[in-house]
Amino acid sequence: MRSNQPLSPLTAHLGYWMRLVSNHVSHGFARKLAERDVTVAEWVMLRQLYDEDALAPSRLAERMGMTRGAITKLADRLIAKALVVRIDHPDDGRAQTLALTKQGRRLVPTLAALADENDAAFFGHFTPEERSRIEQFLKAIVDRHGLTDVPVS
Amino acid sequence: MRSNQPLSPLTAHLGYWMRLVSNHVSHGFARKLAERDVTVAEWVMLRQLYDEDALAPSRLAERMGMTRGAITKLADRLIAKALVVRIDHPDDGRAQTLALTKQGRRLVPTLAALADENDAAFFGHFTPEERSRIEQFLKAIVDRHGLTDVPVS
DNA sequence: TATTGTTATACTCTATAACTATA
DNA sequence: TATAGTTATAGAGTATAACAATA
Repeated sequence: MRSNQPLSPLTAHLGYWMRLVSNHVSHGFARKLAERDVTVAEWVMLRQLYDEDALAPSRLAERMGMTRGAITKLADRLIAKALVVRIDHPDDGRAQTLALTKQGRRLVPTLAALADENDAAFFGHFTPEERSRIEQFLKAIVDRHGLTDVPVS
Repeated sequence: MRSNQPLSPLTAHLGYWMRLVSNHVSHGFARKLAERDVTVAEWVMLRQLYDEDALAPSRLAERMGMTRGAITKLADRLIAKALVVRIDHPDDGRAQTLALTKQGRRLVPTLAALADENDAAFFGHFTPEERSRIEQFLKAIVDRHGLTDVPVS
C-alpha cells in the first residue's frame, strides 16, 4: 500500500538540519573525549567545577538539566576515575559538595583544547560575521524560550 | 584549590548554542510524540517507510545511522504496536522488508503535523530570509563534512 | 514536613560481537 | 565465505519513585 497523502519531507524542517549538524558536532567531540576516557556529560561537570571551588550536586543538577540521581551516577564515575571528590558539608549533615581533584583540575584545560579544536573543525571556516549572525539567531531562540540548562548530550 | 588557568567559557563555542537549541527542539518534539506513544527514532522509521512500499532493515540502518541490531529492536517495538510488519523476501530466504500497516500509514500524517507544529514553535517567528540563511549555513556544514544519516536522537 | 542525596527500576539508544540461516 | 538479520551484553543517559538522614 502506497502513500495517498504526500507529506513535506523531513528535510523541510530547520530542526532537521540543526539536529543533523548538532549531533555530528557532539559526536565528533564525544569521540575526541573518549580517547581521554571522558564522556560529554562528564566533561560538562568537570568544566562547571573548574570555575568554582566546589558545587553541591543539586546545583549541578539544575545547571546541567539533569536529575539528582543522574548527577550521583555521573559523580560516582568521576570519583572512580579520581577526577572528583565528595566533601561533606561542615554544618548541614545532609549536604555535600563536589570538587575537582588535582588530577581533575590538570585535565580540564586539555579537554578544553579538544572542545576548541572540535568547534573550529565545524565552524572555523566561516567568517566571524557569519558565525556571529548564527550565534545571534540561536541566542534569540534561547531567550524567547528561556532555555538555561547546559546541554549535556 | 582554584583555577590558575582561566579558560574560554563553554558559551564561547557555536556548538554549545547549537546543541542547546537543537536539544530543546528535539525534546519538545519528543514530548509531543510521547503523547502518541512514539519516540523520535520510531517516528523517523515510520516516516522513512511512508515514502516507500517497503524497506530492508539494512537499508534503514544505513539511512538512519543506526546498527542493524538497533533497527531490529526498533522494528520489534513498532510491530508490537501494530504500526509495522515484517515481510519475508520471496526469493532470498535471509532477506526481509519492513512496511507500514494500515494503522501505521494512517498515523504518519498526524505525527508529521506535530513535526510541523514543533518546527514552527521554534523557528516560525523568523522571516523566510532568516530561515533560509540559517539553512544554507547548516547545509554548507553538511556538505563539507559529507553528513548523510537522518538524525534520530 | 521539607530537603539532600542515594538507590532501585525501567526504558531508549549505542556499540560490539556472537549467532543462525541462507547464499 | 559472505551476507541478512537476530540476540546478548554492556554502557550512557533519562525519568520516576522510594528511601535514609537531617533540618
